[in-house]
Amino acid sequence: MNTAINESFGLIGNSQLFSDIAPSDWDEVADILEADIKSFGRGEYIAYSGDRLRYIGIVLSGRIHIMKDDFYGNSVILTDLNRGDAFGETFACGGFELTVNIRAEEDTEVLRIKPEGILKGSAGAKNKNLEKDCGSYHRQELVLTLLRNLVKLFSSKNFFITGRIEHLSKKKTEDKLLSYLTDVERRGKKDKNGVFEINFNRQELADYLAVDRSALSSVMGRLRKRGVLEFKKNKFRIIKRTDSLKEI
Amino acid sequence: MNTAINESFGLIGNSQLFSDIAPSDWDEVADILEADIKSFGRGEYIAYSGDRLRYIGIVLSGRIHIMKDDFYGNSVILTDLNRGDAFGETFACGGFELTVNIRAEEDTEVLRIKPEGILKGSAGAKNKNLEKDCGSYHRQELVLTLLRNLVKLFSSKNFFITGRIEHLSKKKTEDKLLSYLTDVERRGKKDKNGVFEINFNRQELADYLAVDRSALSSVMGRLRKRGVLEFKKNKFRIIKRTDSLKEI
DNA sequence: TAAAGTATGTTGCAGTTGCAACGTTTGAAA
DNA sequence: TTTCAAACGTTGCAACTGCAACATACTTTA
Repeated sequence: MNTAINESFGLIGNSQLFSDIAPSDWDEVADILEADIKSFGRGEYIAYSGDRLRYIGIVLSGRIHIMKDDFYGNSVILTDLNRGDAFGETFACGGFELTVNIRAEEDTEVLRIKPEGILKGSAGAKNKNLEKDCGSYHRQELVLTLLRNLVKLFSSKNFFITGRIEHLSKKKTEDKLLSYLTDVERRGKKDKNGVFEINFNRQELADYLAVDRSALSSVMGRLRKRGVLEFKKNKFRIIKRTDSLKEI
Repeated sequence: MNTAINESFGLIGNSQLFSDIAPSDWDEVADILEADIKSFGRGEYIAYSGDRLRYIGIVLSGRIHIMKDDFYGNSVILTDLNRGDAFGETFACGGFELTVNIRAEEDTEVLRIKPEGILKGSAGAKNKNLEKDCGSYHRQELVLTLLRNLVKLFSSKNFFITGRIEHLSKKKTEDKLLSYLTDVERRGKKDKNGVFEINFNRQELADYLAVDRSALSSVMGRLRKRGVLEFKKNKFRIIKRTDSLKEI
């Protein structure tokens, strides 16, 4: 039994990928998925565009950005990942070359699992190592559960990305920003005053919304003046307006 | 045996979702997935934002747009679907309410399949209808294959969407357009002269890239003048430039 | 073929954004 | 505390976009 990996399952055991799996099965699951743990330093690239990624990563601690950088040095943040979030599943399961860069924004620990064992084969009698690969009924059940969890993970991811497209497809910076903030406000936890936090600093926020940082700043200033938005650093509050009522 | 559904499997049998499944198994698969076929007229809405979609759709014929419409009547085309393409998997498998509208752009036939049968349970002995649900070893194998195919479908979809984000995240219309066209050129089939076709008219293309139609038109005109792009209606040719060499 | 409808291109203008440069605040290190 | 660097805000300008209105093709239908 691998203590470190078992610990990590404990950390993110409530993650989508391992739901409905009993702690007593963690060892076997770790075996099926060839799980291991790797650490990355702040600013270190976990993988580059063009690489073949053979594992799905799960953030145990720290923070990761999936980003796309072009010739000119412009970079766009595609996803911001924090503890419990998974990444790379698209490439690991689809066999595509990476089209993005993956970078640790802080010192980061990643649980790496290979989906190959549950995606490939077990074509019954054809397999020599029948006992291990085709395995017991129990193992079969585990594979089924993992596959189902993987499908749910993909669904959530896709759902999230669809929201991302929605923000990006607004034409004006102001709309992009409000679309994003409203989304974070709805999903995340806010205090009793309606104040919530985002994970980005200004430059990152601009890269996420694909706009210029200074332009974003001035748009934010305008929104503050108009009384639509309050913010200080990365804490925000959206002021709900009831214009239509006020006008009556 | 349902002839229509079997025929449809023949039509899109090479689709990702049904790969590695023998024609002799189609009937059983159709049963597992509760497959049926439904037709929609041109312009008809297949589902609205807010609906619960319980099936995955596969386009047998015709054409479908997944779109997001806001208050002001602005609409953004998220995806353009043609024969063989699947849709709705995110919502059907994730249990989310639809956040998009789905509309038939032409007379369209859709194969509908419910993923519930392969996502839910079969918790062995707990199930009363053991013979049917837990089923034979063969049925178990089919479920496994379908799940794996579903994962691959999600991977491809995600990969595709990532590209979509890349286009949208360009700041200028010109870059959005070229990013999109280059992508289509690479994926799709072009003739010996490098001419390829897109599925959109101008308004649709503008809605896809989230820009104004007339602004798009004028940008296209400029690109033509500059000799970067040739086009007529929905046929395009990108002229590869070797500026750096010419300047020497 | 005529007529109506649809798709595409063009133009002018007001408003927004990208970009570069500079000023201010903040927080960590010396 | 002082110093320094990074983050954030501001400003000015050139360029781009959204938008509305109109002009020109191309299709479809009667």
